Amino acid sequence: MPQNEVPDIVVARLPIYLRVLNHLLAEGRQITSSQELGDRLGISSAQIRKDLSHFGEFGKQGTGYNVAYLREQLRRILHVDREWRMVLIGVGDLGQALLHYQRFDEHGFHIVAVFDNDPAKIGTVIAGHRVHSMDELADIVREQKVEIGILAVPPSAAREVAARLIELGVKALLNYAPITLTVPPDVRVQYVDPVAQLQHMTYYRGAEYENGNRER
Amino acid sequence: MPQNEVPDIVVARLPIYLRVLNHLLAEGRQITSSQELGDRLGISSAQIRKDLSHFGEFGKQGTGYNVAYLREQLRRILHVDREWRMVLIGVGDLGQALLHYQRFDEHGFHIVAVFDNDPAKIGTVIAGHRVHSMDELADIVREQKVEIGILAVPPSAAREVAARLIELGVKALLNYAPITLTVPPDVRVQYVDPVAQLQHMTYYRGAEYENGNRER
DNA sequence: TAGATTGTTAATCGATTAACAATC
DNA sequence: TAGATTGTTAATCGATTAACAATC
Repeated sequence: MPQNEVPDIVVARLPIYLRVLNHLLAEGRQITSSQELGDRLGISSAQIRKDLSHFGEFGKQGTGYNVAYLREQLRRILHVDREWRMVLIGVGDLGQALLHYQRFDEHGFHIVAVFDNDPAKIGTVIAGHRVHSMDELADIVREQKVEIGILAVPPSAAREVAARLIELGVKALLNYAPITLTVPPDVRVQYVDPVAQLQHMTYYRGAEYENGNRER
Repeated sequence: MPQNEVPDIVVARLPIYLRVLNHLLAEGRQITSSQELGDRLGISSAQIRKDLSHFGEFGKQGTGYNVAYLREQLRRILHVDREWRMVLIGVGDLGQALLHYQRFDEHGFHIVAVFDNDPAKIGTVIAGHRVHSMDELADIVREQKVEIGILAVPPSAAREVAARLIELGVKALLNYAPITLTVPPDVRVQYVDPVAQLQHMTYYRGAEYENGNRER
């Protein structure tokens, strides 16, 4: 069980493995194999075994993996066997949608306070959350022991908001603003940019338009 | 200008390059360099030059890149120099949020029709879009020449909906359902799963809780 | 025991980086 | 010309895959 410097790309796959294990558990399955997991995910069984081997030995030769056990181990490794407290900055359309997004709570990620800099919004209640002034950010982050920030602000404001959160000790940011943030090495940022994902896909399409022979 | 088999990971970076070029253009910049682009994105200048070299020669030695020109080239390469027509399947909280998401339209990605299987929603108008029955999917996809599908349905429905879209010739899917889709090789899927992204980040945090010495 | 599947090693494959000639 | 930066090559680095001994 080395656990020294696991490649980030391996870590990125663990949540996907966990998701499949949750499904298998819901289906009442007791045992699975690297082959089955790989088939469900479209990756090789070797990769799954190799990935898991960074963290320990979780299976039995000849048998495979106990679904519930492996799930618990992955939850422990990812630190999702506890609750996480988040703040949401920005309560525009996107922010409001995130307030309604049930999957956060279902997975132990709780929005404990929401903020905006629009005086017309401050003090109003949206989806059960009172909107706070940015002036209250420092106090609330400290009092509520917030560890994750969700940025749903316009791109022009994202850098400044990120800097303030980082200053307050928040070391994990889920950034919906279409902008690259420069952060210290101990701060993690994950980017959600569906437009970039669409543009990634259109690279592979559209060629048929260039020469007229569009095939369906 | 080979363009044969550009690595997918290179293609994934092009939308990010395009985003920075848009910002530079908005700032009124005429010329940039691989160094500057790399600094803004936190990647090496060598990687940017190597990535671009897959598609041609866009710069001038000693000078750098013309911002407007390189932007146009990337738009052409990614096929985002034209409009794209999309359908949205699923008009729950998430689907409604996507209907309000302005960045899609701003970048030429247009939702031309929305669908749901809930009789209570069908026929109503949400954010200016009339909600269609799934029975109308085939006709509308064909008539409107839809090429991209956005899946905002519950995980239990995602596979079936994806299969129907693929059957109708839709070869690009933006999937918000937390489930892995198995698709033919000519179909592209991009996954949006913020919970998985949060779980990716919590791997790197939380250790301080395990031994009590939480540092801020 | 025979069959199956893990964990791990070694080989392969692919991506990133460093360095520099070319050249604007 | 001198200085700067590209495009590209070669070296390095890292990830994936194949194969198989270990073992349940």
